Amino acid sequence: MQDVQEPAAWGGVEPEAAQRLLTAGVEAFAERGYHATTTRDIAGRAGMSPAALYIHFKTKEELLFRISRVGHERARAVIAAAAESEGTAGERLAYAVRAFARWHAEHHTTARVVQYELAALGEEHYAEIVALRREIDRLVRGIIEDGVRDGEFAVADVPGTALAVLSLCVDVARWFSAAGSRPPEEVGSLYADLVGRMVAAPDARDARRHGPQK
Amino acid sequence: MQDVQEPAAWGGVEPEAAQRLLTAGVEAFAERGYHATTTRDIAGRAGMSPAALYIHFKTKEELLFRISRVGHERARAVIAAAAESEGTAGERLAYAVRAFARWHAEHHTTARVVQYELAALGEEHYAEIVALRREIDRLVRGIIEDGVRDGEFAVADVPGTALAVLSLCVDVARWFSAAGSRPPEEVGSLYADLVGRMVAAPDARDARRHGPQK
DNA sequence: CTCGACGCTGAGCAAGCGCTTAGGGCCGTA
DNA sequence: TACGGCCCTAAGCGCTTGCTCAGCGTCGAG
Repeated sequence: MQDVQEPAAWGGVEPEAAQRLLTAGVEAFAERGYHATTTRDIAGRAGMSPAALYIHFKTKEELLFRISRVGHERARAVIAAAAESEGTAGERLAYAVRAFARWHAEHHTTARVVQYELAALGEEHYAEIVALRREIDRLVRGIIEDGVRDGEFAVADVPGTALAVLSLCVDVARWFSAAGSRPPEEVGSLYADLVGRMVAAPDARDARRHGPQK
Repeated sequence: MQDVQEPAAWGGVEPEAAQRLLTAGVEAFAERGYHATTTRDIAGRAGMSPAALYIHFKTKEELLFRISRVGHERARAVIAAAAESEGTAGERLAYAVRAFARWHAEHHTTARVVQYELAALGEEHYAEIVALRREIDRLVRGIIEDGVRDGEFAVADVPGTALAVLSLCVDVARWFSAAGSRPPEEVGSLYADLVGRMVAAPDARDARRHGPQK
């Protein structure tokens, strides 16, 4: 259980000690879950005493919130880059799925906290996070709507399909493990291909037929 | 937050009080998570004192295990019925996905415990559950392999696709909520269609084009 | 050199946790 | 009526939890 990922993860946050607490929190929450993680465990991983946590964060829940917010903002940025890129709806959707699935694999520890610890947030913090999640949902649905309008996609249930596409990517965080799994970029390519087939109109199929090798 | 589901859910289990504890445990674990649930809460929902729990279950973890095992066995039964049914690989896969996705929607409380509380199990119990999960995986992969062999499916990465199909269905338990969502059978139909398009060989498309009426 | 602010620690508090134990009512059998 | 087994409760034990607080060292500003 090593952590090769998270390169310059929490870049330039506050005093360096707060940064260490954030990464320690991500690791611990991802491994055991929020409620099974003790403040002593987090502080220990960051190399300090339990009391030090409360200098940088008001409560354990606020530490979770800070992790969750930064995580959601990064996830949104990944989708937004795809949605705002040039190209057909098919290209933008492939970009979005490839990048989003890959992000969930590469940063699966952060992603696990982002996707599976929402219930532990306080009411106000939860509301703020939900707003970010709705934006992500809206961006994906927008791409699919574009494709349907252009006749590139044949999708009967747009909201349902958008939900399924996001759901597929999100669940990568659950099953992906750095050790046993295929590399993140492979997950991204596979998922982009699968989603492409899910939405493609029959006549637009030939464009995809020649496959994902580039 | 009512519970219309779970009809004759834990049918004929032990003394009736143990049954009440199991359903109370499912509700509480699904709502708050295993670690955030107290034995007092479970006992309270079942209408008894905290000590009563320990007459029927050795520990809180054993209660979780019993829920998880029964849940996994039911999930496996759903997939097994599809895998062993008559029909083409395409028909069996559609059956499997429709039933499995629908099960995760209909029994989303049980499913949440089944899919998201594995980490709370003890080592031996975890191993027993993992064996059940591998069977489910094997059954789905088997159907897809059949379809590829018959030329009905065009799938480059069979294990990866099987994983994605299961992942898609499993994640229904995360986002589905009885109140706000579409009905479970609609989720099943949508997902069966999406997965069908994911795996179908281009030439077999026409068979699907005219839809699911039999 | 003095001093206040900052980052941190050691010790510990109140609350809540999983779980145990002693005992009480209720049942079918004799 | 007597009795043994089954369910159950009231009380509480030992421990861990999130969090606090008094105090200590370090360091830049005056």
